[in-house]
Amino acid sequence: MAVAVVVVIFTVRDGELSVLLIERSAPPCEGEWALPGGFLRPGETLQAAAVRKLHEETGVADVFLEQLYTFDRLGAGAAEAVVSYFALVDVHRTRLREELEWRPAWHAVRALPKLAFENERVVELARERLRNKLEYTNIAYSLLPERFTLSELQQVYEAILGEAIDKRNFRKRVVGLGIVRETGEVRKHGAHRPAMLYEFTRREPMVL
Amino acid sequence: MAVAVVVVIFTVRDGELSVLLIERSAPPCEGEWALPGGFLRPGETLQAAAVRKLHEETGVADVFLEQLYTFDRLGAGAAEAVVSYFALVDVHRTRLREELEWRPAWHAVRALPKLAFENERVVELARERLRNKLEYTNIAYSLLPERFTLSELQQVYEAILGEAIDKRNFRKRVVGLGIVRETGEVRKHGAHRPAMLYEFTRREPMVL
DNA sequence: CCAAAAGTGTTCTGACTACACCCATGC
DNA sequence: GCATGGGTGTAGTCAGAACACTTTTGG
Repeated sequence: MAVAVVVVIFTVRDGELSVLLIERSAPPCEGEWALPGGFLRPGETLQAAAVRKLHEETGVADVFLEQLYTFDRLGAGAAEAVVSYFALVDVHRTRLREELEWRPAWHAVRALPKLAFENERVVELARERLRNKLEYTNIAYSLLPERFTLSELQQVYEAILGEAIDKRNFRKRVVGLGIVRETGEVRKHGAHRPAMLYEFTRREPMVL
Repeated sequence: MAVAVVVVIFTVRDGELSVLLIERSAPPCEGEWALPGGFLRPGETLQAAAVRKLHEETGVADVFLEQLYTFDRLGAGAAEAVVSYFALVDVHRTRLREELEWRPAWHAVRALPKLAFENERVVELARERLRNKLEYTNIAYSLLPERFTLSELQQVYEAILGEAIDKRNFRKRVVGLGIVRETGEVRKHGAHRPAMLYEFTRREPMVL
């Protein structure tokens, strides 16, 4: 009996909130998908194990990562307790492992495959927490590159909240509360009017 | 290495937010105070262990109890992971154990003794969470008897939040949001005007 | 000239704050 | 009659929601 860690790694790809899953290449639950996770190494901290897993699967570090909940008996698994974390990453900064065994892949949260070890519960809880924290913190900073347009940010919010947001109100809120600020620059898209680029006032967790 | 559970049990006594501590009667940290807790029994669930601890120390069951956070290396202790819970009880329903060894006692949060195993961190976190949840849930239901006056409820809120609240605004909020409702009854105090008795609309956790 | 996305202001409503006086009771 | 706590209403402010049109650009 020991302690295990799992990480719910979210990103927004093509306007879809997605989560990183690993295809299991050995029993138990061979062939099913599961959240990245594993047992603590000797002497390793919980947080350190979560950071390690996140880095192993996506190559990223220094992103939003927070403890979520501690489960026991997850899928009658081998672990006495499973400490879950959730993380937010910018999909463009990630580099997934390419092996065919234990292959990681992004899955839209709206269409998850069958998961091993009751991982649905973990994902669902993480998703709720994400929706809540999005409303009163700046955690979205971890989902976008340094500079982005307000439309891009809004798309991220809409993907996570699952509903359309009014452009003007969104701007007022996100700028007014000091979540983001204008950089001087603009970006020229293809066939569109150039757009002002914004940046987060702080690229670390803060409560508003 | 194993998993341990600790429970931060809050109550409000004499207008002071207080927490239940146990005086340690054996090493390590003999003579210091610590939160009630211990290792999981074989086959026992985390939640079940927390419920058990709560019941052992206070005799109460069926109160608000929620997982708080999972620590590791708490005080360089023996546990690989320490899963903390926090609970709210009505002090008048509790019956503390009377033994002199491992004696439990209420301590005002504003004047804690030195705690073992870095339990200060746990208490502080629980306190923050309590303050936050008080604002947007009905968790106070667990701190008062079935029927109570609005003044009593307000005193509980003030003790937890640490600041005075306007009587009229408090009434509007707590009745208006449907946290409590009037019973028909009044209570006659000593030398005062009789007071309307209220009850919580639900004596279980709900988000407002 | 048309399609696509960027940008912009006002009005309304509901929630929260601040604030002061009268009432019923027991002593 | 007075001390104690119970009970009540109003005005101001602020945040959030609803809502439509104009501009720039590339093709």
